[in-house]
Amino acid sequence: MLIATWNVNSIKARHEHLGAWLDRRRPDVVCLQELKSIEAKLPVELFTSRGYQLEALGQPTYNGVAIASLRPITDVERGLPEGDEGQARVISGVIDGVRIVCAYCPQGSEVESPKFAYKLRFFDALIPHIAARLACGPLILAGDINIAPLPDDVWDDVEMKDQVSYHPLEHERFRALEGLGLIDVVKPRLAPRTYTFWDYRELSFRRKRGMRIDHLLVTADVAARVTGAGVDIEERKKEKPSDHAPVWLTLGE
DNA sequence: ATGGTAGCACGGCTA
Repeated sequence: MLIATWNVNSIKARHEHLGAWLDRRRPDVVCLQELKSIEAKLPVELFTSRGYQLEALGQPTYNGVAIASLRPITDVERGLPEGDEGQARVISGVIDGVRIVCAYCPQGSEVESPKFAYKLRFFDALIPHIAARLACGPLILAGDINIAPLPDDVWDDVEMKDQVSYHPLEHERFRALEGLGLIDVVKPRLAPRTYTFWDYRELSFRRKRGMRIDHLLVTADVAARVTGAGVDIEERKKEKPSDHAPVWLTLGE
């Protein structure tokens, strides 16, 4: 069973790449972020024609999240009412007995900005939201978490010190998620300095200036079933790519 | 060069 997460940076702009990737990888589940679309304008046939059930939470212009699955999705929950402040950033559903939470966490702009305070508030709501659902069974938190947890998850940890996405207050929130029992099963399966995001600016991809901010965090019962994980970096090499690459794991039964 | 690129939507915001 292949489960992936991908910040597509506009589902309409990525229609062609996403379709080709679905055909090539045939994920059982993919969590998508930054749809940048209202639900009425989503390209639903992109998924249904391939046999996927699509559950989405849209918003005009910004944000937007979705889960597409070959297997039935039940118990869908939309939004993070305690902390998303009206932005479409969280959707979750149960697939094969596992609650999969798809999240697009705020980017945070700059540390001094109001958006950084919002980012921290969002995590302070997300953490108890996840904790409450952990009591109900196995769980996967998948998405653009917008935090690089470890020194080699950024291209230069000295330059990034105290910067957004690599700030101690964000690391504190990431550790809190791990403290709930969520395990980063992807990191130990990657070559050092494998990233998931490269800014469009400053030739970041060519210069290997990326960050690992897209994550799949899983409970111990799920971690015991993980047989592989990786990042589809080739997606970032295409013409008009998303600035993020898909991250995936495979599960045995 | 307080820049650079991309997407939405058509000016400015977000990332």
